Amino acid sequence: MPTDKNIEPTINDGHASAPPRAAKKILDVARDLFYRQGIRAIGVDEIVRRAGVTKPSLYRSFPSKDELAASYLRQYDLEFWDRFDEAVDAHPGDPRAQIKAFLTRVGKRTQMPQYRGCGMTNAAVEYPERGHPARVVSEANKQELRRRLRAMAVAMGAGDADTLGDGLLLLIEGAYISGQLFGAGGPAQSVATNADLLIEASLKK
Amino acid sequence: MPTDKNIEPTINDGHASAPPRAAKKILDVARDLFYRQGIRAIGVDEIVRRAGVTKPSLYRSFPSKDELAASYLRQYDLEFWDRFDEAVDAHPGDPRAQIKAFLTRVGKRTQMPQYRGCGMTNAAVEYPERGHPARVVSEANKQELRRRLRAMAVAMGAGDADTLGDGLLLLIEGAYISGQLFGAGGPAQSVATNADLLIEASLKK
DNA sequence: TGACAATGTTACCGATCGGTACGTATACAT
DNA sequence: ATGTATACGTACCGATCGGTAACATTGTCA
Repeated sequence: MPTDKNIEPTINDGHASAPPRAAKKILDVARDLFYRQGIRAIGVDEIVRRAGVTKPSLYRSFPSKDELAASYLRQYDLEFWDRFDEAVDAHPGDPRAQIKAFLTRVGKRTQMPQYRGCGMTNAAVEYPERGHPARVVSEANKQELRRRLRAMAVAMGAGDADTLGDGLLLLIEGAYISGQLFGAGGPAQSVATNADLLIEASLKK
Repeated sequence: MPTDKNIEPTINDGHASAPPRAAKKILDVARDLFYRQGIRAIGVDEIVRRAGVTKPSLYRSFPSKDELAASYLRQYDLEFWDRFDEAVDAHPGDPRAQIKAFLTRVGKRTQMPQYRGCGMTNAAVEYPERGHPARVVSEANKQELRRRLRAMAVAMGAGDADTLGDGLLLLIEGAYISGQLFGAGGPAQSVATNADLLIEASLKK
């Protein structure tokens, strides 16, 4: 008889239905572990153990570990665009200020004690194989980010908008990686400053 | 009786000695597989199989898989600085040209069909745990790269040399990641152009 | 209350993980 | 020829990998 009963203070909101309770716990735990330790580093056994469920519960909600990883990344994708659009919406019609706002926040996030980089980028590094479910989500996210950055570069009136958009993407990816490589005090703290310098230089052409 | 005898056309150079022959084959194979597929993705069994040796041979030359990975990265480190210094030596006393030369080559490398990013960066992503043998080598390499880039920024006479040096590092890391994320035609192809723009902007301050 | 579907659990699968105990083959000096 | 050291191979270890079959429990409706 297990001593830890399933407390969980009525996550069952008002109305009935409410799909799998276990699925949410699993995804929550997986998201945390996958992000902090890496997807390959975490086994399904540890996920279900920390989630307080068992393995078949996982495999009824997710067809495989790879698909669970993809689900984690799809959620990451939503949260990413929330953060991105938040910076965009804060400065309507001013793409340069939008970039600056977004990158200022990125710069701060990368300095936080247990920052572990971009979940998308990390997943692509862990799964170089084309077509892997996790990688597919990651690549789609990056393609869209590139598209939007280039569009913003156009809106800024850059001479070579594609180059500027790509340059911003390089700085952003560099910040993600440097954040987890150097920790606080690393190069990522200057990402907003460098981006603005690059924008300035690109507009004068 | 195995049919494949140990041919190996006299890798035994002139003088005697020549420590374990197996160790070299193992490291060669490990380097290729670790780089292309990732360290966690490759098991020691596959390494010894492709190297045509057996597991005890691996563990007589390397204390553990983690240390084998560290050895792979130490070799990667040497080759990296060879490439870096090659660009530096090609333009004595002209740090801006040195950077441009190095990044032009990086930009080209990232466009190659089976480019898989920087082995150092990838290893750090795969092993976020502090103190892991592979991560130790990776972090040391990045710290040194940062130091040299900042020194070059000073030599260029940048107003804020540390910021420029870090900005260049961000672009470089971004190129490594983008190269494997987007493949040919990705943002990494513009790394040299963007770096020069950033340098230009940083010198005018 | 009874039926049904959704969710939970126990116990297990073959494959592979990193790593090792122990015997064998080969090279060289005497 | 024979001793000795060193490099290599056979066979195996327990643990963990991702995944599943069969069964028990629960909640929700009529």
